[in-house]
Amino acid sequence: MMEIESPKVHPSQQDMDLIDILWRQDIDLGAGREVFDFSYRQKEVQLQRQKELEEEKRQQIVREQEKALLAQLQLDEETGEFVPRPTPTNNALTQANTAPAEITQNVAFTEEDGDAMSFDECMQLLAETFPLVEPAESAPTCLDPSIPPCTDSTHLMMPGEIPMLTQNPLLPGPMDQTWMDLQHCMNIQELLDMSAYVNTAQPANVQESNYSQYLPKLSDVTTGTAEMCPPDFMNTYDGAFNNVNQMSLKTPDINESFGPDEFCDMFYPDLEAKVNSSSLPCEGGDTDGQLDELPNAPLLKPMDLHSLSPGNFSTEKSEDMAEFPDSDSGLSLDASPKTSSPGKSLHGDGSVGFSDSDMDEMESGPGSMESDYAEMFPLLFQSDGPQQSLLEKSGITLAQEETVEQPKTEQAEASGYSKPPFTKDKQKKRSEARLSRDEERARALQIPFAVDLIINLPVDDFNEMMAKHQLNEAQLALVRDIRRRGKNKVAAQNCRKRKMENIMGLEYELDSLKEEKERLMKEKSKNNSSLREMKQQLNSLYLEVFSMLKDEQGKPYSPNDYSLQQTSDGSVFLVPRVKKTLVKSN
DNA sequence: TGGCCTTGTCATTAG
DNA sequence: GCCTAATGACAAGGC
Repeated sequence: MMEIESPKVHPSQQDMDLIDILWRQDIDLGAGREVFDFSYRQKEVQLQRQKELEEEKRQQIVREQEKALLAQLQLDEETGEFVPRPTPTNNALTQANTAPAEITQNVAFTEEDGDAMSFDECMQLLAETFPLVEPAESAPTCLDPSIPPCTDSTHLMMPGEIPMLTQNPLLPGPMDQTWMDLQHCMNIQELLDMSAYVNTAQPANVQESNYSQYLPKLSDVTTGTAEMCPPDFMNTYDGAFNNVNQMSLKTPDINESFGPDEFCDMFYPDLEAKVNSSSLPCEGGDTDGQLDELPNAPLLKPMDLHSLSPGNFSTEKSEDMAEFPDSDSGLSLDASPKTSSPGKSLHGDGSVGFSDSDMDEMESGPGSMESDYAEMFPLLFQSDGPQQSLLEKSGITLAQEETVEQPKTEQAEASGYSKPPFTKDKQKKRSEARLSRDEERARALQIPFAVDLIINLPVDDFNEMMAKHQLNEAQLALVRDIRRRGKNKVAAQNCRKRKMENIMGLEYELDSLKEEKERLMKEKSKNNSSLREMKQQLNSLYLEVFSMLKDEQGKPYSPNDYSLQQTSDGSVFLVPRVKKTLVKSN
């Protein structure tokens, strides 16, 4: 075989056939074709090196992203949670929004790519550096073929001539990149022309602002979404990116006929559809200003909360109810076999302390929870009604819950903390159903917080949040129940996980103890055999020494009559056995 | 249909 | 005394 492959650089077909035959013969020996193919091996090595280089680059990018995000977070030593680090800049994103003329460059780009490269050079470099980038991922997101595909490295390749719209250098990595990609994928020139509602980051700002309002300590600080999220959110970046891509698919509407109404249709379809209020941002001409106001709209004012509380019903609300009949919320409710307790007084002044057990009984009634709640709080079940829209406008409850819920499931998969030890898909669905049950309850009582927030907020923040909002007793009881259940659920999961780890540890320990026992038994038998052998050797040596000893007549001493004894100083004496026994008997 | 597994919840206890 | 975590026990739901 060496003769075949070594001398010829380009083997003929005949040689290749011969190689094939020999290779097939060698298959039985477990040898692969590549063992004999020098060029194949070379290609293999080159491919492997290329893969390693790409992997290193990928890991470096991931490390940089993590570093950037972790720089925005700080570890709470008491709770072990990562909390956003307060930034000194106040509402930096909003500043960028309100002053679109101040177009900021991507700091990372300008710093890293000090040598200004032309667009074509960048594209060429991109193509050379990432030849394996799948166009299918990015191509649909880019409507304009002149715009390069959206990849993770796009921000690095962004030509310096193209200004980054509303790019805030203080934004943390993933979200920053996401919006950069979004802006990049959309027709930038079109957006430049539409300075009135140019800020595509506005919807994110809406959500972020709403979310940040639930963190009172941080409410005065403009924070990016990534700042508000635990490190696990890093793992959800891909999902967020996909969402952004989906959003960017809608850009034809923008390009074709993009007006304030279309803009609102795109980002606030529910608001447009459900609320007939002139105060909505879509209604007015100055969309930009209203959009700016939207995220800054306060969380439910005490008055709003009061009007939403179960104890404050009015007859005119029933008209609203007729106008907005119950609609399927799409949330699954567990049908519990329990029967409702007729003894419970469900009605009254609305401030009855509904513990969760009450809730269970209520929801498990023959008419289902929703109907029971509808009886108790007819207004509150207008899930698609104006109140809902009002809440959406305020960024409370469902819209916000969904935004929190979306990364949560992905987060749960990525983080060890919330991932149940024995997760299966259908059981996950069940747990989600359970969670949605709490969400349903929270919605029924118009709890203005997301369930996740209720559960995961640190104690101080939770108390502060509760203090900031006037909740009636039923709401307070439900919120505490949700928090207790959520905490206990996590505790139970941790407990079971720990128990399983203990069991596995004990099994491992048992195995190693068995192995050690086996080893010691082997060692013992080995020592026994060795001892036996030494005894035999000693005995034969003893006899040999005895045979060499002679008396005055040259006769050998009998081992039966004499024995050899050694004193402490090492001297050896020949002691007569009889005499010895006589001495002993004396 | 019964058994097993997983998960959520409640009650209790300890820190 | 309150809060929280840990944990045993029980029930529900899926397979």
